[in-house]
Amino acid sequence: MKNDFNQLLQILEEGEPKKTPKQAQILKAAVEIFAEKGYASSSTSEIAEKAGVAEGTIFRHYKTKKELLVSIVTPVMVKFTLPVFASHFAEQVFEQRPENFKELLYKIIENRFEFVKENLPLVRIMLQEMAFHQDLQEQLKQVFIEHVYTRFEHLIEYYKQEGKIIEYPTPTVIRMVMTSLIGLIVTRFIVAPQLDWDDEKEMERTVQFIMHGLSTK
Amino acid sequence: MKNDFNQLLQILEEGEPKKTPKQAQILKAAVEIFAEKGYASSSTSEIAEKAGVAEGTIFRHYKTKKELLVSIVTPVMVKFTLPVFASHFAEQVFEQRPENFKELLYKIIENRFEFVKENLPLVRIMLQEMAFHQDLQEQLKQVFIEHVYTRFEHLIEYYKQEGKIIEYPTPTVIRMVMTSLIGLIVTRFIVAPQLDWDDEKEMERTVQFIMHGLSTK
Amino acid sequence: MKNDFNQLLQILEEGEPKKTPKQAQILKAAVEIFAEKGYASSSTSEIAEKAGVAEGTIFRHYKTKKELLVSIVTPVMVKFTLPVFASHFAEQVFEQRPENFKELLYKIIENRFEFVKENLPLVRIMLQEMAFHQDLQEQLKQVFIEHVYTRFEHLIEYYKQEGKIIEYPTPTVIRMVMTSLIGLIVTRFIVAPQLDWDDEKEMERTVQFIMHGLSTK
Amino acid sequence: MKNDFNQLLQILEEGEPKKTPKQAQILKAAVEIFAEKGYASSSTSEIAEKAGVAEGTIFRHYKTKKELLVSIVTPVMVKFTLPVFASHFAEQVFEQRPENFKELLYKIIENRFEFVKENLPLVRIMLQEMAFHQDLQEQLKQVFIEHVYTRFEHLIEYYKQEGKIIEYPTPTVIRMVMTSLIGLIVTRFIVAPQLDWDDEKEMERTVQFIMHGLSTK
DNA sequence: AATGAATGAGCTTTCATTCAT
DNA sequence: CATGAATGAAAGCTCATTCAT
Repeated sequence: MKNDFNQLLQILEEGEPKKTPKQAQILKAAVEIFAEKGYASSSTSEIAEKAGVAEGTIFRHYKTKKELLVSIVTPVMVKFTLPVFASHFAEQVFEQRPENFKELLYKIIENRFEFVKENLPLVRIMLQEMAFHQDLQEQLKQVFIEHVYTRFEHLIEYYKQEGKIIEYPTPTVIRMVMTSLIGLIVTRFIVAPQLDWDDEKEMERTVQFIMHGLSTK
Repeated sequence: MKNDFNQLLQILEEGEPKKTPKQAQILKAAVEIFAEKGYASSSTSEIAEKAGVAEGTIFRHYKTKKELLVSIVTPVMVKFTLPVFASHFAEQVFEQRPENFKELLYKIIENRFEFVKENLPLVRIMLQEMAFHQDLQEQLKQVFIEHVYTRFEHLIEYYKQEGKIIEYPTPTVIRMVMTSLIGLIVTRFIVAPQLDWDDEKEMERTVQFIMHGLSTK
Repeated sequence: MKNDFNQLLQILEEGEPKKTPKQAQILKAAVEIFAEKGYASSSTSEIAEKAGVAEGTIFRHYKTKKELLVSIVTPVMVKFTLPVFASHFAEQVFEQRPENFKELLYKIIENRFEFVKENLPLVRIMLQEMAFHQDLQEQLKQVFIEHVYTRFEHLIEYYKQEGKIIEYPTPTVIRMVMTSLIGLIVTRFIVAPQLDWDDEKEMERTVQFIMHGLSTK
Repeated sequence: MKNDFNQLLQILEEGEPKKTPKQAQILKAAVEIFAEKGYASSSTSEIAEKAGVAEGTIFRHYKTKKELLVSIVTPVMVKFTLPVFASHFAEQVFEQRPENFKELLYKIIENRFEFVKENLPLVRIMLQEMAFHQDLQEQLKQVFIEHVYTRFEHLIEYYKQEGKIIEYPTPTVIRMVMTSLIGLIVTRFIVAPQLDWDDEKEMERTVQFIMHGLSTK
């Protein structure tokens, strides 16, 4: 548990100014509580209590409750979105404009799947709060377009040119791929986590489904 | 606007005891506000003001704020879920065990697409609040399993037997279909409503994508 | 039950304008609820519900909630206080300036005891609300002084003169007598009604106790 | 006034965790207001205003309004009930099984009389609210039986055996004694405090009244 | 006469935020 | 840095009372 959380929290720490222990406790508590009941229904006093710090301490580190949320969601958004094409493998593949669309897809799915598995509360918060906070939406849109969409676009267009995939508009293709990927993840971890999943197989089938769905024949 | 909303509210009225005008105003205001800022961040005083009634009036009609939410979400859940296989066409198709999986799929998508288009705020609320209210989750699960899942299951199994679709586990197939359907709708109306959509075409392509994705060859 | 209550309510009706059935239901419900939770903690809506009438109906008969209370307490005060010396026997006794102080005492105690037994909720309300409503206090004081105290005073002074009772100040004697009488009643019906009481005996002993207590010896 | 109240509040403080100044102000204000208008008719906002604190401050110290009441009433009940036989004198007397019932009685009356005189608002609240709060009733019953009733019982039985007092059932004797004691106090401080009382004399007479009332001859 | 929907003031309680220690 | 008492605005909810029907 502790290990899990340390790992979970690492993602919030990389690249940012070192957190004091108190700050780490606050973040940990906030993540758990926000994930469970949502930002708006969570109280700073509850977070303080779970974190084992005084209420004032929270506001010493985060000017407002909202800032605490943002300081949780922003890095998750980045870490969730940015590495889609950033794995060693993917970069390699991408640079070679490979035949290997299927393999790229598999890598991406596996990759993001693992990420969500290990950071579920953080991803929950991101998904849930996106609905209510315009600023978070803008942020995600920006990161997404800059780091994912453009590369994806090029890739899809390349494959279309090569006749490897069907001649739908690129945004449509991207939507279909992402929809299937996110659909798998959301069903697996949020809608029906209690079911008995064969993760490996489901990922394979999903890739297969997408490949067939986009095939030219 | 007024017309739109009257239409939107009809769905909340069918089969339930007649609403007084004030009650209708309250529902309308609550739907707008809940959709915009979420249940937890909406205040009853704001709803009352927008509805043009006294705050006490809300509590004369709905014992608690939560009851107001439930009285909005429950009928939406039912109206969103139940008619999936309940269109004239679908029933007919379903009873004939038709070759026509594709056409059934198209009807379903078109059907639900229209529904969301006309009831977007209601659907938004349903999606957003499902995350935080276990009781709503249970409710949906029940409606879904009873009215959608079982029929869907039979249908898929029939097509698999006939060799019309690939031999994935039935739940996997259902997940892929629903994921693509809901993915389209969410992208269209929630993630990127500002884009220039050719709805007809996108629906056709989505059906195509599913059909190919599930094809045995 | 019904019989009991009809009896109980008679006392509220004598000498007043005829009550409609609705009004009787309201009074009955109000008495039960006021007795149980106190005037301030009882709501008119609860009374209306228990009475089986609309909330508005209460205010058609009683301008305010307070008026409803007063219309219950005033007659009780009168009926509780006034007949102390008003029994046939007592009047007779009193007019004859009898030797028979003891018998008078017994009659009074027996008399008031029965009254409380049959009108407990009403007496409860009177006792409880007296504490908070100055106007009720004034009312009781007036009735008490006019109908009880003065007569009592004369009686006591007569017996003192005759050497039948000890030479305490008259108010002191009255206090002792009333204290013992009310002490019995309150203990019997309010403090420890669940005990196994031999009412007859306790009344006799209480009279005995007072007589000895006041004896010149 | 301030002095009086400091004294009055001491009784609430002994043995409990130190109160902050604000908390003391809250208690003081609550006692005054509860005593005057009753718990149910007092508002926390009124208490806050009189105490010169923000309304929120009340709820920082007492989770609910009811808890504020209990934190006032409980210590009063204990301090009012427990020391009945706990004075130096009384203990001494009680241990010696003294001839001296009369003197014991006098000490008790004097003792409790002083207590009420110095803590009138607190005693008022206790008496008034006992009627509406079952939990308080239970509490008092327990304290009373454990610390007063049993000892009283033994004492009375001893005197009856010695032929010093009349052969009434012990509970009856206790009722008569307590009734006369409480009757004096209630008349003196609550029913008719405006009269010109000779406290010393009234206490003596009351003891005399009880002694004669219980005498065997 | 009776209803019950509507009111709005006021209730208890919560909560993000501040600040003296 | 950390605390936690204090704040006061705002929350959800209740309630006595009014009034059109």
